[in-house]
Amino acid sequence: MAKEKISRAQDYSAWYNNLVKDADLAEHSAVKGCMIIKPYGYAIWEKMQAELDWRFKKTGHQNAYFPLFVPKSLFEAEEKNAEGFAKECAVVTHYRLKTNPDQPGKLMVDPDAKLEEELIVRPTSEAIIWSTYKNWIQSYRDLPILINQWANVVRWEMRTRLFLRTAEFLWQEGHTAHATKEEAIAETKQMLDVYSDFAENIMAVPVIKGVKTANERFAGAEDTYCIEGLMQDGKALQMGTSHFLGQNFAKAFDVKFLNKENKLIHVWATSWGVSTRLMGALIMMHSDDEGLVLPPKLAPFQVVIIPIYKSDEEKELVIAKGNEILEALTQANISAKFDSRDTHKPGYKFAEYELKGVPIRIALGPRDLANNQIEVTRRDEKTKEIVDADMAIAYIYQMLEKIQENLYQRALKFRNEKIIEVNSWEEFNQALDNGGGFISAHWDGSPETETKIKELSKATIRCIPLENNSQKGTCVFSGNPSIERVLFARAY
RNA sequence: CGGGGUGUAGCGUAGCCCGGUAUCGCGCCUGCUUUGGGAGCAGGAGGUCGUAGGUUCGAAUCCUGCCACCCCGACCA
Repeated sequence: MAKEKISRAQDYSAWYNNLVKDADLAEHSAVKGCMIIKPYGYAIWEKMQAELDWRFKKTGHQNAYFPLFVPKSLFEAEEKNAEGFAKECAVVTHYRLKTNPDQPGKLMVDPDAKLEEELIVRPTSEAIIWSTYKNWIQSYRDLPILINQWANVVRWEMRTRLFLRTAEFLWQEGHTAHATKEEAIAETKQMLDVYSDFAENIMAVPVIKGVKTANERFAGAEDTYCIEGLMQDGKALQMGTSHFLGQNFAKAFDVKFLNKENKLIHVWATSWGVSTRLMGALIMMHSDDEGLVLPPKLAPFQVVIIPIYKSDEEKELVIAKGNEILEALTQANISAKFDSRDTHKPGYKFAEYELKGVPIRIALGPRDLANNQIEVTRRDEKTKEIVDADMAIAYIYQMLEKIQENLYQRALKFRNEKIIEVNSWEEFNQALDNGGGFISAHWDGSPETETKIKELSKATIRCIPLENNSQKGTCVFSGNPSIERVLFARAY
């Protein structure tokens, strides 16, 4: 019997939550606000990590690891940054438990084990890293420092959503130190390009590169660059950020170096990061009512082979052929899984792998053996084709490339159709209520207007696009002069 | 922290108003039949009804306290 399904149109949130659970990606944990990433979901994350990591290495970065705990005095050194995160920090105050004299068998926090200085569980690592860089940098010869860290961070959010906002999440954070402002800005932009390349060519998710307004900027940054994606429900998702930190952290942590002219000056900094939130983007961007749809470049396995048989003789033949195809695919560098479990029926497996988003399914039964053919079904378009068994490997190789490209083109078309130019406040609200999307509108540049628009419409300025033809106009809300259009949207 | 709601088997639920020892579906186990789109039938295992107290011959049900979770706000650089 088919499982009851909730469609995207019915209830997007319920659809998303069920999908994450049913496709075996993740679930809520007993620890409030935290998430358990299950093996299948983690396999996708590992693929993302691998693709990102070699891009970081290629651009000259190295990986390192810094502590989970940040002493409060270090944390508060950069004031804006500390203020920005203060309301969502987990704090360690004690280092020991003891048995509770009033409740035998229970433990209590030992009041005698109070820390002299509280430890903040990192919501981001600028503080701990810059306090370290201080000791590493004396001369221009020590620069640049180009380091990335794969880690978990904790932000005590009030409301959580699987992958998109959880109390603890996995991410990478790059922290670099440079001798000049120009070099730091170039680094910031370079990493933004790395992110957009990854999003578009690996995740098949089109993104808009832009700069955040002062209101939306990272606390402690001079400029925050971002990539913004648009999900199927018309809401925007910030998928990565790259910050030009100026000399703010260098000054806060007193990181100076002697330049070639023998002058002692502060270094210039950047930081940049993407998180498991990208998993949320991947899920929302491509999936349909049948389940997840994975781009071949991120699928834990790209092809699944499902045997079909009745008698034992048939079983033997089909399994032998299945193993043969599996071997040939592996030889061709295509990752495949042969599901020969006899505890589940073919129909069950079909549904299961559709739910899990496996790009290509091969069904193999007596009929196929007799005709020397296989049945190939692609997940993105759900089309079935009968292919000559001898040509199958080359055919599948090409089909994987087509699927990757098709997913991107499909998403791009959807996104482009949802960029709506508006020229009045009425149009602005109409567009928001009529399916959302990116709303391209003139804005007078003032934080006050931005805040009022947010209050009235719940839409925020996602970014000022980098590729922007500076076209003059009047602000859609205040009527004041504007120098360029910016992108508004309701966002996750 | 304000406003509303819910706690019953691994998951989803009925029962509560009107008190009599817990219903159904999914999942799980066993057997037979099945296997080209989430199998059918038969049998079975599994529950301190969130928690502490009160009323009562008797409480999932009524009353009180506490706890947890969810939704709407606030919050989400």
